[in-house]
Amino acid sequence: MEPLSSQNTIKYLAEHMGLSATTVSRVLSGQAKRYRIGSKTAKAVISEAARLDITPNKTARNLRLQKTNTLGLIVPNIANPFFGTLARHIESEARKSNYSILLCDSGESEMVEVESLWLLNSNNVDGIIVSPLGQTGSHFLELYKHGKPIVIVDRYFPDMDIPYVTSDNYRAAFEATEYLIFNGHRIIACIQGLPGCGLTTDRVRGYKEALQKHGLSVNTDFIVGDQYDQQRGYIETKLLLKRNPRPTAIFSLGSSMAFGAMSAILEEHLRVPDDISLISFDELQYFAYLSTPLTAIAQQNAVMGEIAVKMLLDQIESKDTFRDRHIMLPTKFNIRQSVKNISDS
Amino acid sequence: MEPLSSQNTIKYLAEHMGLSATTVSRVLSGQAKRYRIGSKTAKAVISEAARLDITPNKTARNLRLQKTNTLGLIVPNIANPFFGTLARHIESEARKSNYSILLCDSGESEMVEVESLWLLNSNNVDGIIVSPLGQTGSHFLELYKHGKPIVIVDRYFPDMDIPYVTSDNYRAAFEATEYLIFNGHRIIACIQGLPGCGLTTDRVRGYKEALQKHGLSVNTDFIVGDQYDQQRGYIETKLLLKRNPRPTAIFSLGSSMAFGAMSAILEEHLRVPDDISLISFDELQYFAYLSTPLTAIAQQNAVMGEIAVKMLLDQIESKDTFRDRHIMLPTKFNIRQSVKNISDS
DNA sequence: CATCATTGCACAATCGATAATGCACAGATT
DNA sequence: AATCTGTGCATTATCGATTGTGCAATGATG
Repeated sequence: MEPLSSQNTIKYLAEHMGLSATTVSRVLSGQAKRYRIGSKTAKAVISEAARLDITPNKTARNLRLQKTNTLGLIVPNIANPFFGTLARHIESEARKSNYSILLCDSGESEMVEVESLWLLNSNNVDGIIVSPLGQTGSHFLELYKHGKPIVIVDRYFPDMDIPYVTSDNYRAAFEATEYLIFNGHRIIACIQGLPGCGLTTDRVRGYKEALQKHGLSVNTDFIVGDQYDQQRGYIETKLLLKRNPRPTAIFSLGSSMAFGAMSAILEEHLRVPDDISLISFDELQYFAYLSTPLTAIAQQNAVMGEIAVKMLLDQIESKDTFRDRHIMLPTKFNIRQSVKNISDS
Repeated sequence: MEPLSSQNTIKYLAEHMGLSATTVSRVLSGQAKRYRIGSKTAKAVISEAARLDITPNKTARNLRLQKTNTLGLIVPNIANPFFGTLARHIESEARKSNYSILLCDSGESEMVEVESLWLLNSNNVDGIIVSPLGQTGSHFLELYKHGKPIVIVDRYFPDMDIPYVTSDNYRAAFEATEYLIFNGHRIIACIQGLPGCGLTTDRVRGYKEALQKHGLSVNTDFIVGDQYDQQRGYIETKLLLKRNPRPTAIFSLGSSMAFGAMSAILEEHLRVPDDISLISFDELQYFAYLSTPLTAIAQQNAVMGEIAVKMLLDQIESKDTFRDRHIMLPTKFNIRQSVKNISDS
């Protein structure tokens, strides 16, 4: 077979048909009428291009047009279904507008995140969607101020001008905590993720204010953890279970941590919800099938992905149709069986 | 702030320093000595480039070098942790060799898959890793024969020349089936995925030959299903549970289908493993935490991803160091509690 | 028959980086 | 002084597609 080389250029097609590359280009880009290309010529070009499977070289096109029709996506861990789902909807939404996705997995490492950011930038992506890791987003801000369209999803920076889409973390945490209180819980531990990032701050604030609203004191000893991962959840739960008094409920601010919590609880031969109640922020598909179906806060990550793309394209095409570029989506509280009502005890 | 426009070209840097773009290009690509650029000049270029944050435009570079340092990845569903994990390791392995990943989610649609393939090709990716959907891979073969490096992962085409990495599906299915037989099961249903694709064929063959080895007849009525998704697993299980005689065990050839099976079993108020045993091909992180920890066949998808990248780069760089370009990885059989020993009954 | 508008397409420059080639100039050699 | 060898860099063409402009040929008009 013939190699896919310079035989596939519109220049080749042009020579082959006795036309100029200009004409072919204009026909294939649908500008035939605008440039008064005869309709016989146009049709002939189209059919020959299809027959020989010739399509304009995207790299050359990108260079000339200063546009790549590519969006960069940086997520902490694509193997995490939360980000997987997000990525999936971002990809399909982008595809609708003829954009492709350049994927970077920051691997929960801020160094890799920064590196990825510059990588995407030097690849001339038209815009970047990022779910950042850390407390600081100065590298994003720098790029953004230089004019590169960016949208932040999930974790965000409240004091930063960059557009973002996230859940209404405060309200969700508030409601979940209230639910625990309504079920008679008084000592409620909170396993937080990375402190200092907007996401965590909002969730912890929701937790605290729910306690305060119901006259319960906030004991910061019961706000533990510092990382959104399974191991942190495991370790902190191990420690929490040794406390005296022991909390009657644990509110995990992330599903990975909830996972770690579950294995710690199991190891201590305790049971959910008989010995301890558990609620998870974030929900995974299988939560309903766990040994104790887990009560959880579900985020609309599909919607989040679509909105992120729309906001990004809005920036790229300079339409600026969004009045508010900081979007918070409502969450859904899925009550299952991991919380016990201990009001009577 | 200044926009990231033509100020960031090496041409600008060259004029700014009173040099030619050629010289700057050679210095920045580490070819200073080869082209006898003076060391003072070289150092000055490097430091100025760093100061002004100027880096060669990748698009122009790609055009000139006819190479994009980008690999295309097509998966059926990136939200599925199996593919998420695969993607993650592909990305990090590719990154080590300075390649980026252009992600396509075929959404379990063969039309989208074909479209994605041409999209990646027209984007001039240097190679493609694909986990195909269907029985036919003619579109891959066509591209491959035209010289585009391709590696197939997970699902594959046995009669096709394209390199692939997959698990030893036959052996894994054989062992799992034997395990059921050793536990006294005689009527073992098999929920298959898409029939006809190499993956399914191998797994079903393993299932059948294990039965035959132990003198059990293969009843094709108990080989059901036609799609690797949750709904198929649910529907087929619903039907299986109405059969007379009812199977005492179900071997699901995919985790999504196992998932559907679990929900069907739950709905019928039956229990795993007391009423029916269950084994899943593919394993997910949370299987150990399910109401009945699920016995499953774990694939080495991390390794699979790394090998896929290595085989692809091998093709791209025309090293051809692989003697055998069809790789089958061993699996791990994780025995938990979803299979009951009914030998005595 | 001369002028003019219209149709149909090509020329040349451009996007930014790279590679083959070539040309000055310094110092060394005879 | 004339030639030679190296050093240090610039000139120019190229990758493939796109765009403003321009130039023929055709038919219409007076």
